[in-house]
Amino acid sequence: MSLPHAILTALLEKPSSGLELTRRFDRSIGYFWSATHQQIYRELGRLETEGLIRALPAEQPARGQKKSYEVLPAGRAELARWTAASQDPKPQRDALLLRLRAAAVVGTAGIEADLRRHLDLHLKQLAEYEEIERRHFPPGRDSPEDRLRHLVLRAGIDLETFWTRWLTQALEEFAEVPGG
Amino acid sequence: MSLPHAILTALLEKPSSGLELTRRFDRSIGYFWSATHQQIYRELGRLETEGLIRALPAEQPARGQKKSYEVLPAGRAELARWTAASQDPKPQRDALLLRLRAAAVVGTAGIEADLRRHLDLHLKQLAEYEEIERRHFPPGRDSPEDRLRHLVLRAGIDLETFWTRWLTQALEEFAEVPGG
DNA sequence: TCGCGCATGTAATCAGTTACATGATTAC
DNA sequence: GTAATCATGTAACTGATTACATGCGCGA
Repeated sequence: MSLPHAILTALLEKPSSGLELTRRFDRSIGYFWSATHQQIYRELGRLETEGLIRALPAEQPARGQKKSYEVLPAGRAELARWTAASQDPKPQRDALLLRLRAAAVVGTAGIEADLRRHLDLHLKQLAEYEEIERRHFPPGRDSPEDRLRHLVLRAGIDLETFWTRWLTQALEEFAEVPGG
Repeated sequence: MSLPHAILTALLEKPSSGLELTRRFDRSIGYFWSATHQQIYRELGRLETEGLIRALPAEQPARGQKKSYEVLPAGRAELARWTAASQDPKPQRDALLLRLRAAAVVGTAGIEADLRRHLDLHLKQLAEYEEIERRHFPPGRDSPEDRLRHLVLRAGIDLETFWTRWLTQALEEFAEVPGG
């Protein structure tokens, strides 16, 4: 039950249409809560019928017309409620770790190339995060809201750093015992 | 499409009944691929009809009777195929990071207590992983299979270490700006 | 014999993914 | 005018979660 709250957050930061939201999810909020445009349109419809958001008035007839939404007071209240509510962490799910565990049983043939590919993807993501940090959070004092956003970005940077290190270490293991 | 492969891995390590699998998921494989007993029973049924596993012969009539499964050659082959196949990393989903991002907009009231609770949970999990490392992987040379399993455990330890550090840092931010 | 825990399941629901459909606008 | 792209959506499916159902064995 987090997608509606991700959308509310994005809309509070800036009222947007469905496609604009989709693009912004690809760039920022989606780094830790991804969503496709289908999910977003469906959820925008729900949030509107629930009275948490509304379409900005600008006479939109039907398909093919942009439709921007803004958050209503009830939506802001719901987001504040959800943010403050206690939530248990979701149980982990990581297919790559599972595959290594399986490889311990059925052999490591073929897995090394994919580890390299993953390492490459994580290095790219890390570089992207660090670029965002340079652009958005230059050295000096962040504003209170920016301190929280910076903290979230640091989590992303540190996680990607972990993965690149761990994958490098894993590949070294393979180098030592060729063929598994 | 990873649950069946998690089950195949667990069954190859040791043939088990549904409930035994559920317990083992709680302790080991479930650390990075959790599953409830309902999921496991359903999946055992599918795997059996697909001919990847079979019930160990021991005349089990119906409900209330233990039923153990073992992996058939086709199951081992499918697991090896899946392990070697290239897979894209799943997009991230982390509700806690999303909540902090929301808190930057609607305020941080009430979130601090839950951050402390999460920190506590991660500290406990970290201690559990380190205990497993002491018991299962004492200093010295791991066997080839154990080196992979140890690597997976190290990922768990490093991830929990990251979260405890990050949450500690986040709580320090709150201490500096009380009330958000 | 009655309740409790063990063990195996069924059913309903919900969130996320994939594939497809349709109108409007712009570039050639 | 027609192809590409923008923008909004529908439908079907898959996987995960939650709630409930059933039978067995054991101890008080």
